[in-house]
Amino acid sequence: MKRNPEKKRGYHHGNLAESLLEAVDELATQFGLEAVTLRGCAKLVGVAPSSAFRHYADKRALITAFAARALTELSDLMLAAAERARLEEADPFRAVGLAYIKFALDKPAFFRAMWYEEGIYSSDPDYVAATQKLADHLRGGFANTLEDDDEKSFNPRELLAWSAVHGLANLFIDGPIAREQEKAEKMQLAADMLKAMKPALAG
Amino acid sequence: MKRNPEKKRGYHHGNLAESLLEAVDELATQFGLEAVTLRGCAKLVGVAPSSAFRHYADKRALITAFAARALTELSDLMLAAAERARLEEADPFRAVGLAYIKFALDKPAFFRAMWYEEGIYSSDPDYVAATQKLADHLRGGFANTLEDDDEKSFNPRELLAWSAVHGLANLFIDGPIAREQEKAEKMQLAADMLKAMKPALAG
DNA sequence: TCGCTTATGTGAACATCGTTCGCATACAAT
DNA sequence: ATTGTATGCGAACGATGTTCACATAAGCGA
Repeated sequence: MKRNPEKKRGYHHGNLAESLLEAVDELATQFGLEAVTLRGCAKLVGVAPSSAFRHYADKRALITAFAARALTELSDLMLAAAERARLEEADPFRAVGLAYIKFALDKPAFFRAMWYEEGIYSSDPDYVAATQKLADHLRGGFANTLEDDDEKSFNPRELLAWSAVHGLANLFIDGPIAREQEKAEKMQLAADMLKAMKPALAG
Repeated sequence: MKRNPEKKRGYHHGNLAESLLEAVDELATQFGLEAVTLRGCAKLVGVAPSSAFRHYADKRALITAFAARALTELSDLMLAAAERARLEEADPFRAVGLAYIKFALDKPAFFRAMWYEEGIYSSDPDYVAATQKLADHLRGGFANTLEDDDEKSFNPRELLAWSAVHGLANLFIDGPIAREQEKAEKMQLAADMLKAMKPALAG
């Protein structure tokens, strides 16, 4: 808990890189990703704006790190959902898909940052690794029910599964679908859509 | 063709609101949506930065107008694709879906602007009307093959169709899917995905 | 403990951005 | 021609990302 400006114990902060990421989290969650500002993060942490550049090449690099973190967070959630579904002998495909969409609804700023091509360094090694891990989970989680002929690339059914889930998540947070509805209703719509997809996923 | 600074004939521009939209188009196409700047648009048009505010309340309003225009452009393309498919007795669903994805690949900045929730006034009447028209076309184009029980809202199959197409478009331009591949290969992937969806769309 | 090196934070500056405001200019209607 | 309204201008303001010379702390071998 080093974020509080008062709690700074002296000239050096100790863990500024990490604290700045938490600041991005807080500001993005509260005011949206576009409202995140380097100076704002610095002030929140209790540090001079210029200090951030000791840890990140520029603002874009900071956002990139934030995006990578969001990606791994989602990966973990999906993994957990898949395991839970297996234990409960529920449908893992449905569980993973719903976890994906629930993440977008719960943390839209995280979700937007994850795919914010124009605002991040999308070829940053850490970021690429995180997307790779996510893609693996998706191939794994979705290909559980389906069989996978090709290990490396997505086959049409896997692509359909990811696209549909990804698309609905985007339509929910940035599109005109179910704008006024509660989160629970949106999740119901998502579940219905996933069910409707089933005939296309069977071999 | 009033965009050229030299071609200004005097103090008044004549059609600044329109010219500014074209400037957004040009800058967004060339340097990306994030690089669009009010001052940049003004300079491109050959006008003082402050002049823009006679026609748009602020930058966000300008981008909103641009997004609405992009939406209608896509609507028109989809309509044309559907009609062409009907004439050629081809699959209208496939035609509309491919047109959607092709638009995103051809004009990524337009596509991003269309759904740029944090950067536009998403409850602007013109913008809302444009999304409504697009949604209608989608319900229409997609529900051709499918029957539609409810006129107002999307049923699970329609939702699946739009989500899959929208999701793949997003994954193509902002995600890790087929990053290095040519546009033609992406379109092939899209066609394969659409075909894979078919079993889920039949009654 | 001392002194040296390296890592980290600071403060003042700069260019650029969106935006505002009083003023200048053109057009339209009487 | 006069008047009113729409439109464009220029100078200013605060905020932002970024840089750079400098200040301070931490790490470490002596």
